[in-house]
Amino acid sequence: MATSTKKARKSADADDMMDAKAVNDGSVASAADRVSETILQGIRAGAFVPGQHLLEPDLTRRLGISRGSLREALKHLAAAGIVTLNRFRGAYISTLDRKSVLDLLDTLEPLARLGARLAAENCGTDAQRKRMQLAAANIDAATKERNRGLYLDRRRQFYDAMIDIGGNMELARAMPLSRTDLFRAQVETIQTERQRMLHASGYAKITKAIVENDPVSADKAVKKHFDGTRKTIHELPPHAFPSLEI
Amino acid sequence: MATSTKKARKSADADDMMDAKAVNDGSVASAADRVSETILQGIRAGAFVPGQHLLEPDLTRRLGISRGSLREALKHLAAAGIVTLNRFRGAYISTLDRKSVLDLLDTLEPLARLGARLAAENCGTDAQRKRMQLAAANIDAATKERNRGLYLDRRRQFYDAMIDIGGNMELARAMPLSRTDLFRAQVETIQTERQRMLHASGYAKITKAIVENDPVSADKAVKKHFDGTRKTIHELPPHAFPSLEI
DNA sequence: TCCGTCAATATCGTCTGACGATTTCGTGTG
DNA sequence: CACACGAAATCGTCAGACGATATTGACGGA
Repeated sequence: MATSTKKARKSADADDMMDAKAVNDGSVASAADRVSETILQGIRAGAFVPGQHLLEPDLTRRLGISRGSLREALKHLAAAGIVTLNRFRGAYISTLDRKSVLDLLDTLEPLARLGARLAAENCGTDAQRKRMQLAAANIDAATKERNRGLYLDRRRQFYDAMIDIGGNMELARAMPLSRTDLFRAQVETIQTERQRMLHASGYAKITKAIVENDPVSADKAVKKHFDGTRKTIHELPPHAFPSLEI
Repeated sequence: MATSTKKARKSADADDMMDAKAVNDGSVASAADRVSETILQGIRAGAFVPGQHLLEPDLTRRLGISRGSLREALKHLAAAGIVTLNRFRGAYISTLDRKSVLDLLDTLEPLARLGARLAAENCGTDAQRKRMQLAAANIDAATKERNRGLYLDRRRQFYDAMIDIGGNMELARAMPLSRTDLFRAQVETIQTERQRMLHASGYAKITKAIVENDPVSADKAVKKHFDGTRKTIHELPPHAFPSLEI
């Protein structure tokens, strides 16, 4: 819904939001990429909720793109596990049960620890230190503001900064951050205030270790962060993980 | 009462729904998926080499599908880092330089170690043990046969078995196995016989630890395996990593 | 009344054809 | 021989169409 749909066809594409992730030769994002980003953003902001049914005709109208481009985007998101496609029945925002979330954490943790170690080894310039500290401060601010969409955006930016500084671009490809956004969106609304604040404080510790060029501490800080998240997941009530009865 | 009866009817149909869903889940792959698999298989077999130019008209003719479906597949492969798309200039099979390969190994290693640990913890039935041992034996046979395509296929099957037994499906999503196929295809032709045999022997050690339910040894075996691969990469001559053409 | 059968509808997967935008390259001209 | 210009090649996107399948609601019989 974020699109005010001034649009019509052949928009000027002056939409230069400087998507830094583009490893492409500076070309504009494709229509499918814009749709993917819009949907991911919608998930972070709560406009799309897990389990929601996505209709192609509806989305093509609302996003002002053709069915082909939309299908490319949905296919991409399905490959990343963000939506699930059912033949003849449409696309749904994926829902994660408790086991999937814990599995996801087990998978993400070693990658995050590697990313933190590399960032700690590689954080040499003032600009890099500044960037990490700003990212951490931004997360903190969003948490205090209780703005979920903003928090999830800035959490993403934090990881992006960490990976960027670490200098291992394969990590960016492998880390299932979008899928994590999905699970964060699911639990963010029902975890307790204490859990939320505790979680947010973890980023500050990781940042401290990174800017001090202490890979061992950075690794440990990430481990603690994930241990805390696992504890939170175990404490959540069953209704946090909707079982889909299509 | 009315609502109650309605729900009852739905419940009664639950069995049928499950059945239908199960059947549906095993449905045919989409055209785009078939194309992706064909291209990946072609890379493993050597029919497509890194740096090769992929023309849409040519591929649509050879694969017998429409441009739309082909583009879906190429987009998918591009997201996985298998091909790179250049606006107005076509798609190319990606090439990996030495740093990218080492970064890829750094990223894959912790995931492979996690997968091996989980498999070792979870390998409880004879069928599972048999599957792992068969996968390892198959790799060995393909190595001795010097059949590169077969070796890469079976290497993939080995990882699939390990992940399957481990029971963490998020791992399957996150592990950049296809991208590793790419790098394997690049180096497989020029590494020495000793390197090749040494590498193949690693799978046997990993398998042994897994079937003996020894997660610590499994983790160590994977680590050694990756250390060996890194050594091989460092020993390779520069021409193994083509600098970007054009 | 309740249940099974059957047609209408909704939705997806795929194909074909078209148009504009941009790069690449061959050819003609000075 | 250098340079400019136009044709060809190629990609990104769109619109419309067709068949296949699931869902749904109506109809008739026990």
